[in-house]
Amino acid sequence: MAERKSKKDRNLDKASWIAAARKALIEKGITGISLRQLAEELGATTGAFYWQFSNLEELLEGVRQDWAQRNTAPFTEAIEAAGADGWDQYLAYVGVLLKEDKYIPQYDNAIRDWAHSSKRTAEVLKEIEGFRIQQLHQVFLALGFSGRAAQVRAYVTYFHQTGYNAMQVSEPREERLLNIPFYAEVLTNRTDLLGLKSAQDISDHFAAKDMET
Amino acid sequence: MAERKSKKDRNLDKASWIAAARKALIEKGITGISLRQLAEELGATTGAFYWQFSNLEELLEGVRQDWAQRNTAPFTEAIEAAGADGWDQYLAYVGVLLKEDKYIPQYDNAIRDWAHSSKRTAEVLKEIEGFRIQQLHQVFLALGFSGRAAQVRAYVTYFHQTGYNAMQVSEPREERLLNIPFYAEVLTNRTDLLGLKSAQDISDHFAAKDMET
DNA sequence: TATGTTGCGTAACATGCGTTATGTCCTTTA
DNA sequence: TAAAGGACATAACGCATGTTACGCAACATA
Repeated sequence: MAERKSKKDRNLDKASWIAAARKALIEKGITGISLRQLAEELGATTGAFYWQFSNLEELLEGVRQDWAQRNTAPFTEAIEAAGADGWDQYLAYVGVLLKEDKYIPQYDNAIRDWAHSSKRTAEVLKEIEGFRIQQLHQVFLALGFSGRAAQVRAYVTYFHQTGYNAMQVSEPREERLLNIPFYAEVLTNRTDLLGLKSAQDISDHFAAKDMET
Repeated sequence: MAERKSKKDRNLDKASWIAAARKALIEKGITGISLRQLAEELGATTGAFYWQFSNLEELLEGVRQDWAQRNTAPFTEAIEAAGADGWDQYLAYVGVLLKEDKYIPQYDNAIRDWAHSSKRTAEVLKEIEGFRIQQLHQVFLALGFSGRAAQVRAYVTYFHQTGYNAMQVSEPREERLLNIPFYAEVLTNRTDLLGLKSAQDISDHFAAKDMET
């Protein structure tokens, strides 16, 4: 049923297939990545796929690298832009989690699921998570914690984030904002945010931080 | 190829299939549950399956209930046995996580993965997680926290556990034990365990608690 | 205008899946 | 000892999957 298209319309490069695969992975899990379904989504056929890729595994590896880049870079950039102060770095980290425009938590979940049935995916996941935790470790060192205390707080922070995402918590945005100061106190021992009494105040505080950079 | 067996050997009740399905789910994810593969594992065929179940969905529902029971009851029992003191309840909770003989963290992971592609599984998961968090909420209330503080600490504790499991952290048991006092301080503000300097001391402390009940 | 190559579409193959119909052995009951 | 039913095994159906072989239109080049 797929109509033949003029040259301009048929520019199915690798990125197109990876984008479609990403969408399918996030929405339906790894079993949702089926060549015929991806092809239909793109208005093409499996023949088109094998022009860009030599087999399915090559596409899947592309998806792994796509995830590693898209869901890690935002944190690295935000923390670097925050400067040398640990508290600013922590707020920058939380800011990325709150915005959810660049970092896609469901993408993390899907990759983690996939890793349970794919050795290669588990390998990539482990590498990226090691990088992320080491990154948080630096933040807590900058916050003044040392040794095992900094390490454990980096763990708790990252595990908490992972658990929050994995559980697909569906709390209203206001609730989530109101909890931020309490999370911050538990994780960093700092009470700076406890003075912010409304969700709006908290939201404004992060918006202001965003402006500074 | 499956040989016909004498009566004594062919007692494939529902529990046998559920046990095989649980193993497959934990090791290979939901796509690992295939009738032919389960049958081979049990030395049987798909014909035997349809004698016990009317269809695959009936087995899957059995697995969901198996999980809900097996991976929740140990915590409920331990916390109840710990009495009214919040600190004792927290230690009992951590004790179940540490032993890993009854509670199977990978089972939780597999169910959570599955929930992303199965509405019914997501429903069961949500119900059980609500119960678990409310259970932890009670522990933190007994520890003296109140209002949002107790709620947030219950969340952090549970999310942390979920994240730790989801990441399949592979730290040596000694490392894990040495971290316990620090986790306890972050989550409960209590420093009781920080005096325990060796992994052995910490292990002994939990063993002693176990004896009291 | 003829030719070659790019970029697909089409159709078929082998494999694995859940499910069903039917056959058959083993045990229990009369 | 004969009949009946329980507990499977066997084989086939329809469907979805990754992959391959082949065909064919659209464009670039000569």
